[in-house]
Amino acid sequence: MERLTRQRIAIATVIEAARRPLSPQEICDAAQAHVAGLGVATVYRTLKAMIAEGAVRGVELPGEPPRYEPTGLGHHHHFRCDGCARVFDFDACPGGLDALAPKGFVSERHEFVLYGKCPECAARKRGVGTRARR
Amino acid sequence: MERLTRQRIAIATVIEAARRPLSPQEICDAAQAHVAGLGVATVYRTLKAMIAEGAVRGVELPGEPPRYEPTGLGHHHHFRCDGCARVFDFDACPGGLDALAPKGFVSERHEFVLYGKCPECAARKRGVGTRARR
DNA sequence: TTGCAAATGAGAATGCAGTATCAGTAGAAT
DNA sequence: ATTCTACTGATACTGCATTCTCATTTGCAA
Repeated sequence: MERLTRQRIAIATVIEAARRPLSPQEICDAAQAHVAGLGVATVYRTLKAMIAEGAVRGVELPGEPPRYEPTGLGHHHHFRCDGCARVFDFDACPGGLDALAPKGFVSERHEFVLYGKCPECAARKRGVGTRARR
Repeated sequence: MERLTRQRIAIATVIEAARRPLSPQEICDAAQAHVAGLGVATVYRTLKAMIAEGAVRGVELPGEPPRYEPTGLGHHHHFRCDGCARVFDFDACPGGLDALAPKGFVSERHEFVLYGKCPECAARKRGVGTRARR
């Protein structure tokens, strides 16, 4: 990342502005609003550089490719919406999780993911569609 | 799964006997002790059938392909060893995790994974992992 | 036994996320 | 403005986990 290009500004802006981890494809789509024609290869290249710099980190969820978010957000966990597949941050974390490891196991860190419906999808499920409930 | 073959018995036995979720490759390796030459294609085919029957379920961990374990083990979580990459079950689960979701979010389930060293690898300290992969 | 469809094993094929290639583009130092 | 060269976009390619193909084997019912 030696030169400051429109593409890199767009990508950094998108990641910073999102309040949630974004997939490379989400980043690409959003960045194209700033720079038309921006390609995925550039997104991957730039992500790699930003991770090496320590500005961005990958967020792995079970069964899907990584998403990316700015570093320095503090300890938090993620909520994945079953409706729209978007992932959101939340700060709550019950303490003492690492102490749950069985005897003999040494736990150093933990991942914790909630699954369900985000506010939008929770509302949409009830309000839209042909299945009027009675 | 209409016919009871040596291969299928071997695979079912291996999954049942393990106290932890196994990757398809681990299952294949272990089953070959029962039936020499058993191939991965058979493992995948049999897993698919066993999942359809409800006898086995997939366990997804962040950033890696699924492992498989018998159904009916009750609610539990997983510990992944950084040393040997094996995954173990443990029953402990702090209650109320789903209540940690931010306002407006509806949490229906959660995944929770501990990372660290299993007893063997903790004892081996800095030794190189000699265990089977995954 | 026999017969036959289900099951198997080996390897080719697929799907997909991510990476490399390369000719053309465009920062930025001069 | 010129020049150098890092950067870009399109696309081919890689690596992998998983699935398909097909000739052969094998449960198992008759």
